[in-house]
Amino acid sequence: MLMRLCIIWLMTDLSLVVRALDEAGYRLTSPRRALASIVAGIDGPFTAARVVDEVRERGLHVGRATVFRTIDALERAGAIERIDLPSGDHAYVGCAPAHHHHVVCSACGRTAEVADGDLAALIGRIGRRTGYRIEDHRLEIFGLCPTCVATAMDEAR
Amino acid sequence: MLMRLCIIWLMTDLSLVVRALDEAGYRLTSPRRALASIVAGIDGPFTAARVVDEVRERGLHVGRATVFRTIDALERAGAIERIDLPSGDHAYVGCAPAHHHHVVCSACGRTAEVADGDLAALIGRIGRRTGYRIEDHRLEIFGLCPTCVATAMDEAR
DNA sequence: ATTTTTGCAAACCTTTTGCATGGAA
DNA sequence: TTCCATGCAAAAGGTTTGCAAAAAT
Repeated sequence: MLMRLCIIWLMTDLSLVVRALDEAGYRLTSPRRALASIVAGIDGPFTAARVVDEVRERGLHVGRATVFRTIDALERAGAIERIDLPSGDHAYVGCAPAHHHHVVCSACGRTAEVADGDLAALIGRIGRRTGYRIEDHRLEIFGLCPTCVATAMDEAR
Repeated sequence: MLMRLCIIWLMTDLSLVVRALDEAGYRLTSPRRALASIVAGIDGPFTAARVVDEVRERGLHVGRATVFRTIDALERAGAIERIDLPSGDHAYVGCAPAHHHHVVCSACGRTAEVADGDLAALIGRIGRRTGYRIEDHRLEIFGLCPTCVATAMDEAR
Protein backbone atom coordinates (compact mmCIF):
# COMPACT_ATOMS: atom_id res chain seq x y z
CA MET A 1 0.00 0.00 0.00
CA LEU A 2 1.55 3.20 -1.19
CA MET A 3 0.63 6.24 0.78
CA ARG A 4 0.23 9.51 -0.93
CA LEU A 5 1.90 12.76 -0.25
CA CYS A 6 0.60 15.77 -2.07
CA ILE A 7 1.44 19.40 -2.15
CA ILE A 8 -1.64 21.31 -1.16
CA TRP A 9 -2.45 24.81 -0.17
CA LEU A 10 -3.46 26.13 3.24
CA MET A 11 -6.41 24.52 4.92
CA THR A 12 -9.81 25.84 4.12
CA ASP A 13 -11.79 28.06 6.43
CA LEU A 14 -15.56 28.20 6.18
CA SER A 15 -15.86 31.96 6.38
CA LEU A 16 -13.22 32.37 3.70
CA VAL A 17 -15.07 30.03 1.40
CA VAL A 18 -18.39 31.78 1.90
CA ARG A 19 -16.83 35.19 1.45
CA ALA A 20 -15.13 34.11 -1.76
CA LEU A 21 -18.50 33.02 -3.14
CA ASP A 22 -20.11 36.26 -2.09
CA GLU A 23 -17.40 38.45 -3.53
CA ALA A 24 -17.54 36.59 -6.82
CA GLY A 25 -21.21 37.51 -7.10
CA TYR A 26 -22.75 34.16 -6.26
CA ARG A 27 -25.93 34.13 -4.20
CA LEU A 28 -25.56 32.73 -0.74
CA THR A 29 -28.06 29.92 -0.65
CA SER A 30 -28.41 27.29 2.00
CA PRO A 31 -27.14 24.46 -0.24
CA ARG A 32 -24.04 26.53 -0.93
CA ARG A 33 -23.49 27.25 2.74
CA ALA A 34 -23.90 23.59 3.55
CA LEU A 35 -21.45 22.58 0.87
CA ALA A 36 -18.98 25.26 1.94
CA SER A 37 -19.13 23.83 5.42
CA ILE A 38 -18.48 20.32 4.16
CA VAL A 39 -15.60 21.44 1.98
CA ALA A 40 -14.08 23.46 4.82
CA GLY A 41 -14.35 20.47 7.13
CA ILE A 42 -12.49 18.07 4.90
CA ASP A 43 -8.78 17.80 5.59
CA GLY A 44 -6.72 17.27 2.49
CA PRO A 45 -7.76 16.80 -1.12
CA PHE A 46 -11.37 15.77 -1.77
CA THR A 47 -13.31 14.54 -4.77
CA ALA A 48 -16.83 15.47 -5.84
CA ALA A 49 -17.90 11.95 -4.90
CA ARG A 50 -16.58 12.51 -1.39
CA VAL A 51 -18.73 15.63 -1.06
CA VAL A 52 -21.77 13.75 -2.35
CA ASP A 53 -21.17 11.04 0.25
CA GLU A 54 -20.81 13.63 2.97
CA VAL A 55 -24.11 15.19 1.94
CA ARG A 56 -25.83 11.83 2.16
CA GLU A 57 -24.27 10.96 5.52
CA ARG A 58 -25.39 14.23 7.02
CA GLY A 59 -28.87 13.65 5.66
CA LEU A 60 -28.82 16.92 3.75
CA HIS A 61 -31.26 17.64 0.96
CA VAL A 62 -28.78 18.65 -1.73
CA GLY A 63 -28.82 17.19 -5.22
CA ARG A 64 -25.86 15.72 -7.02
CA ALA A 65 -25.99 18.38 -9.72
CA THR A 66 -25.81 21.12 -7.12
CA VAL A 67 -22.68 19.58 -5.70
CA PHE A 68 -20.99 19.73 -9.07
CA ARG A 69 -22.31 23.21 -9.81
CA THR A 70 -21.17 24.50 -6.44
CA ILE A 71 -17.74 22.96 -6.77
CA ASP A 72 -17.52 24.74 -10.09
CA ALA A 73 -18.59 27.99 -8.49
CA LEU A 74 -16.05 27.55 -5.69
CA GLU A 75 -13.34 26.98 -8.23
CA ARG A 76 -14.32 30.04 -10.25
CA ALA A 77 -14.46 32.04 -7.05
CA GLY A 78 -10.92 30.96 -6.27
CA ALA A 79 -11.89 29.25 -3.02
CA ILE A 80 -10.69 25.85 -4.13
CA GLU A 81 -8.32 24.60 -6.75
CA ARG A 82 -8.37 21.39 -8.71
CA ILE A 83 -5.48 18.96 -8.60
CA ASP A 84 -5.11 15.64 -10.37
CA LEU A 85 -4.29 12.62 -8.30
CA PRO A 86 -1.96 9.95 -9.69
CA SER A 87 -4.99 7.68 -9.99
CA GLY A 88 -6.40 10.12 -12.47
CA ASP A 89 -9.20 11.23 -10.19
CA HIS A 90 -10.04 14.89 -10.05
CA ALA A 91 -9.66 16.27 -6.58
CA TYR A 92 -9.86 19.71 -5.03
CA VAL A 93 -8.05 21.50 -2.26
CA GLY A 94 -8.96 24.61 -0.38
CA CYS A 95 -6.83 27.57 -1.23
CA ALA A 96 -6.03 30.63 0.80
CA PRO A 97 -4.86 34.02 -0.46
CA ALA A 98 -1.27 33.29 0.49
CA HIS A 99 0.31 30.55 -1.58
CA HIS A 100 2.40 28.82 1.05
CA HIS A 101 3.07 25.29 -0.03
CA HIS A 102 2.65 22.50 2.44
CA VAL A 103 3.45 18.84 2.28
CA VAL A 104 0.72 16.72 3.79
CA CYS A 105 0.55 13.02 4.39
CA SER A 106 -3.05 12.09 3.69
CA ALA A 107 -2.68 8.95 5.75
CA CYS A 108 -1.51 10.35 9.08
CA GLY A 109 -2.12 14.04 8.50
CA ARG A 110 1.37 15.24 9.33
CA THR A 111 2.46 18.29 7.41
CA ALA A 112 5.78 19.80 6.45
CA GLU A 113 6.58 22.99 4.61
CA VAL A 114 8.25 23.13 1.26
CA ALA A 115 10.40 26.06 0.34
CA ASP A 116 8.79 27.58 -2.72
CA GLY A 117 11.76 29.64 -3.76
CA ASP A 118 13.64 26.73 -5.24
CA LEU A 119 10.70 25.60 -7.31
CA ALA A 120 10.05 29.09 -8.63
CA ALA A 121 13.69 29.37 -9.65
CA LEU A 122 13.54 26.01 -11.36
CA ILE A 123 10.41 26.94 -13.29
CA GLY A 124 12.01 30.19 -14.36
CA ARG A 125 15.08 28.36 -15.59
CA ILE A 126 12.98 25.91 -17.56
CA GLY A 127 11.14 28.78 -19.21
CA ARG A 128 14.37 30.40 -20.25
CA ARG A 129 15.79 27.14 -21.56
CA THR A 130 12.77 26.07 -23.60
CA GLY A 131 11.61 29.49 -24.71
CA TYR A 132 8.14 28.85 -23.34
CA ARG A 133 6.29 31.62 -21.54
CA ILE A 134 5.24 29.59 -18.54
CA GLU A 135 1.91 30.40 -16.99
CA ASP A 136 1.14 27.55 -14.64
CA HIS A 137 2.71 24.47 -13.15
CA ARG A 138 1.85 21.52 -11.00
CA LEU A 139 4.15 19.48 -8.85
CA GLU A 140 2.96 16.37 -7.11
CA ILE A 141 5.17 14.33 -4.84
CA PHE A 142 4.46 10.83 -3.65
CA GLY A 143 6.14 8.87 -0.91
CA LEU A 144 6.16 7.83 2.71
CA CYS A 145 6.28 10.12 5.71
CA PRO A 146 8.87 9.20 8.38
CA THR A 147 6.38 7.44 10.62
CA CYS A 148 4.91 5.45 7.77
CA VAL A 149 8.39 4.48 6.67
CA ALA A 150 8.99 3.02 10.12
CA THR A 151 5.63 1.26 10.07
CA ALA A 152 6.33 -0.17 6.66
CA MET A 153 9.68 -1.47 7.88
CA ASP A 154 8.04 -3.17 10.86
CA GLU A 155 5.47 -4.82 8.66
CA ALA A 156 8.07 -5.99 6.20
CA ARG A 157 9.92 -7.91 8.92
CA MET B 1 12.77 16.31 -48.95
CA LEU B 2 10.75 17.45 -46.01
CA MET B 3 8.26 14.65 -46.58
CA ARG B 4 10.89 11.96 -46.53
CA LEU B 5 12.33 13.32 -43.33
CA CYS B 6 8.88 13.12 -41.84
CA ILE B 7 8.39 9.50 -42.85
CA ILE B 8 11.73 8.43 -41.45
CA TRP B 9 10.98 10.16 -38.20
CA LEU B 10 7.59 8.52 -37.89
CA MET B 11 8.93 5.07 -38.62
CA THR B 12 11.65 5.43 -36.06
CA ASP B 13 9.13 6.43 -33.48
CA LEU B 14 6.82 3.57 -34.39
CA SER B 15 9.56 1.00 -33.99
CA LEU B 16 10.39 2.41 -30.57
CA VAL B 17 6.80 2.03 -29.48
CA VAL B 18 6.53 -1.51 -30.80
CA ARG B 19 9.85 -2.48 -29.28
CA ALA B 20 8.77 -1.12 -25.90
CA LEU B 21 5.67 -3.33 -26.06
CA ASP B 22 7.71 -6.34 -27.09
CA GLU B 23 10.33 -5.89 -24.40
CA ALA B 24 7.65 -5.54 -21.76
CA GLY B 25 6.38 -8.97 -22.72
CA TYR B 26 3.26 -7.93 -24.62
CA ARG B 27 2.31 -9.94 -27.67
CA LEU B 28 2.64 -8.10 -30.94
CA THR B 29 -0.83 -8.32 -32.39
CA SER B 30 -2.13 -6.43 -35.36
CA PRO B 31 -4.43 -4.18 -33.30
CA ARG B 32 -1.46 -3.22 -31.16
CA ARG B 33 0.68 -2.50 -34.20
CA ALA B 34 -2.08 -0.38 -35.67
CA LEU B 35 -2.53 1.56 -32.46
CA ALA B 36 1.21 2.02 -32.07
CA SER B 37 1.25 3.50 -35.53
CA ILE B 38 -1.57 5.89 -34.69
CA VAL B 39 0.04 6.96 -31.46
CA ALA B 40 3.39 7.46 -33.13
CA GLY B 41 1.76 9.57 -35.80
CA ILE B 42 0.04 11.98 -33.48
CA ASP B 43 1.94 15.17 -32.77
CA GLY B 44 1.54 16.42 -29.23
CA PRO B 45 -0.61 15.13 -26.38
CA PHE B 46 -3.52 12.87 -27.35
CA THR B 47 -6.54 11.52 -25.55
CA ALA B 48 -8.04 8.06 -25.76
CA ALA B 49 -10.98 9.59 -27.61
CA ARG B 50 -8.61 10.98 -30.20
CA VAL B 51 -7.20 7.52 -30.82
CA VAL B 52 -10.69 6.05 -31.11
CA ASP B 53 -11.54 8.73 -33.68
CA GLU B 54 -8.38 7.98 -35.61
CA VAL B 55 -9.27 4.28 -35.67
CA ARG B 56 -12.69 5.07 -37.06
CA GLU B 57 -11.37 7.50 -39.65
CA ARG B 58 -8.89 4.94 -40.92
CA GLY B 59 -11.63 2.36 -41.08
CA LEU B 60 -9.75 -0.01 -38.81
CA HIS B 61 -11.45 -2.89 -37.10
CA VAL B 62 -10.31 -2.18 -33.54
CA GLY B 63 -12.70 -2.07 -30.62
CA ARG B 64 -12.95 0.72 -28.11
CA ALA B 65 -11.91 -1.58 -25.26
CA THR B 66 -8.77 -2.55 -27.11
CA VAL B 67 -7.82 1.08 -27.48
CA PHE B 68 -8.02 1.57 -23.73
CA ARG B 69 -6.27 -1.72 -23.00
CA THR B 70 -3.49 -0.90 -25.43
CA ILE B 71 -3.01 2.60 -24.08
CA ASP B 72 -2.69 0.99 -20.68
CA ALA B 73 -0.14 -1.47 -22.03
CA LEU B 74 1.82 1.33 -23.68
CA GLU B 75 1.89 3.22 -20.43
CA ARG B 76 3.06 0.18 -18.47
CA ALA B 77 5.67 -0.46 -21.12
CA GLY B 78 6.93 3.08 -20.68
CA ALA B 79 6.26 4.07 -24.27
CA ILE B 80 3.83 6.81 -23.34
CA GLU B 81 3.19 8.83 -20.23
CA ARG B 82 -0.04 10.22 -18.93
CA ILE B 83 -0.31 13.90 -18.25
CA ASP B 84 -3.31 15.81 -16.98
CA LEU B 85 -4.28 18.81 -19.02
CA PRO B 86 -5.53 21.95 -17.27
CA SER B 87 -8.97 21.11 -18.71
CA GLY B 88 -8.97 17.97 -16.63
CA ASP B 89 -8.75 15.65 -19.60
CA HIS B 90 -6.40 12.73 -19.43
CA ALA B 91 -3.89 12.89 -22.20
CA TYR B 92 -0.79 10.97 -23.15
CA VAL B 93 2.51 11.88 -24.71
CA GLY B 94 5.12 9.65 -26.23
CA CYS B 95 8.30 9.55 -24.23
CA ALA B 96 11.91 8.48 -24.35
CA PRO B 97 13.11 5.81 -21.90
CA ALA B 98 14.71 8.22 -19.43
CA HIS B 99 12.69 9.92 -16.70
CA HIS B 100 11.72 13.41 -17.71
CA HIS B 101 9.00 16.01 -17.72
CA HIS B 102 7.12 17.96 -20.33
CA VAL B 103 6.22 21.54 -20.97
CA VAL B 104 2.89 21.73 -22.74
CA CYS B 105 1.78 24.73 -24.77
CA SER B 106 -1.74 25.68 -23.76
CA ALA B 107 -2.44 27.17 -27.17
CA CYS B 108 -1.19 24.65 -29.71
CA GLY B 109 -0.31 21.60 -27.63
CA ARG B 110 3.33 21.45 -28.64
CA THR B 111 5.46 19.79 -26.00
CA ALA B 112 9.08 20.19 -25.07
CA GLU B 113 11.01 17.94 -22.78
CA VAL B 114 12.60 19.25 -19.63
CA ALA B 115 15.91 18.04 -18.29
CA ASP B 116 15.36 16.41 -14.94
CA GLY B 117 18.65 17.21 -13.24
CA ASP B 118 17.62 20.28 -11.32
CA LEU B 119 14.27 18.89 -10.32
CA ALA B 120 15.86 15.73 -8.98
CA ALA B 121 18.06 17.91 -6.80
CA LEU B 122 15.03 19.85 -5.62
CA ILE B 123 13.07 16.69 -4.82
CA GLY B 124 16.06 15.27 -2.97
CA ARG B 125 16.32 18.44 -0.93
CA ILE B 126 12.63 18.32 -0.08
CA GLY B 127 13.00 14.73 1.03
CA ARG B 128 15.98 15.49 3.20
CA ARG B 129 14.35 18.55 4.72
CA THR B 130 11.03 16.91 5.49
CA GLY B 131 12.23 13.41 6.31
CA TYR B 132 9.79 11.92 3.83
CA ARG B 133 10.90 8.99 1.72
CA ILE B 134 9.86 10.29 -1.65
CA GLU B 135 9.08 7.59 -4.17
CA ASP B 136 7.77 9.41 -7.19
CA HIS B 137 6.94 12.83 -8.49
CA ARG B 138 5.25 14.49 -11.39
CA LEU B 139 5.80 17.93 -12.74
CA GLU B 140 3.58 19.46 -15.37
CA ILE B 141 4.22 22.86 -16.78
CA PHE B 142 1.85 24.88 -18.94
CA GLY B 143 2.48 28.00 -20.90
CA LEU B 144 2.89 29.36 -24.39
CA CYS B 145 5.50 27.98 -26.73
CA PRO B 146 7.71 30.48 -28.56
CA THR B 147 5.58 30.30 -31.72
CA CYS B 148 2.36 31.00 -29.89
CA VAL B 149 3.94 33.81 -27.90
CA ALA B 150 4.83 35.45 -31.21
CA THR B 151 1.33 34.90 -32.55
CA ALA B 152 -0.22 36.35 -29.44
CA MET B 153 1.99 39.41 -29.78
CA ASP B 154 0.94 39.88 -33.39
CA GLU B 155 -2.71 39.65 -32.50
CA ALA B 156 -2.26 42.15 -29.70
CA ARG B 157 -0.96 44.45 -32.41
C1' DA C 1 -40.57 41.49 -9.97
C1' DT C 2 -36.61 39.73 -11.76
C1' DT C 3 -32.93 36.75 -11.98
C1' DT C 4 -30.47 33.05 -10.10
C1' DT C 5 -30.48 28.56 -8.12
C1' DT C 6 -32.25 24.03 -7.02
C1' DG C 7 -33.69 19.12 -7.31
C1' DC C 8 -34.84 15.65 -10.15
C1' DA C 9 -34.07 12.67 -13.80
C1' DA C 10 -32.26 11.64 -17.85
C1' DA C 11 -28.63 12.21 -20.98
C1' DC C 12 -23.74 12.06 -21.94
C1' DC C 13 -19.08 10.73 -21.90
C1' DT C 14 -15.28 8.08 -20.53
C1' DT C 15 -13.55 3.84 -18.95
C1' DT C 16 -14.02 -0.98 -17.36
C1' DT C 17 -15.60 -5.75 -17.40
C1' DG C 18 -17.58 -10.52 -18.67
C1' DC C 19 -17.33 -13.73 -21.96
C1' DA C 20 -16.91 -16.47 -26.11
C1' DT C 21 -13.89 -16.30 -30.07
C1' DG C 22 -9.54 -15.74 -32.38
C1' DG C 23 -4.57 -15.37 -32.68
C1' DA C 24 0.45 -15.30 -30.87
C1' DA C 25 4.03 -17.80 -28.83
C1' DT D 1 -1.42 -26.35 -27.52
C1' DT D 2 -1.53 -23.07 -24.22
C1' DC D 3 -2.32 -18.75 -22.92
C1' DC D 4 -3.02 -14.10 -24.01
C1' DA D 5 -5.68 -10.71 -26.61
C1' DT D 6 -9.80 -9.19 -29.07
C1' DG D 7 -14.47 -7.58 -30.08
C1' DC D 8 -18.77 -6.94 -28.62
C1' DA D 9 -22.07 -5.36 -25.60
C1' DA D 10 -23.33 -4.13 -21.30
C1' DA D 11 -22.14 -2.01 -17.05
C1' DA D 12 -20.03 1.31 -14.19
C1' DG D 13 -18.59 5.79 -12.94
C1' DG D 14 -18.34 10.59 -13.31
C1' DT D 15 -20.29 14.95 -15.00
C1' DT D 16 -23.61 17.78 -17.49
C1' DT D 17 -28.14 19.44 -18.94
C1' DG D 18 -33.31 20.56 -19.52
C1' DC D 19 -36.84 22.13 -16.96
C1' DA D 20 -40.34 23.64 -13.72
C1' DA D 21 -40.47 25.02 -8.97
C1' DA D 22 -38.28 27.66 -5.26
C1' DA D 23 -35.43 31.09 -3.32
C1' DA D 24 -32.41 35.19 -3.32
C1' DT D 25 -31.83 39.81 -4.62
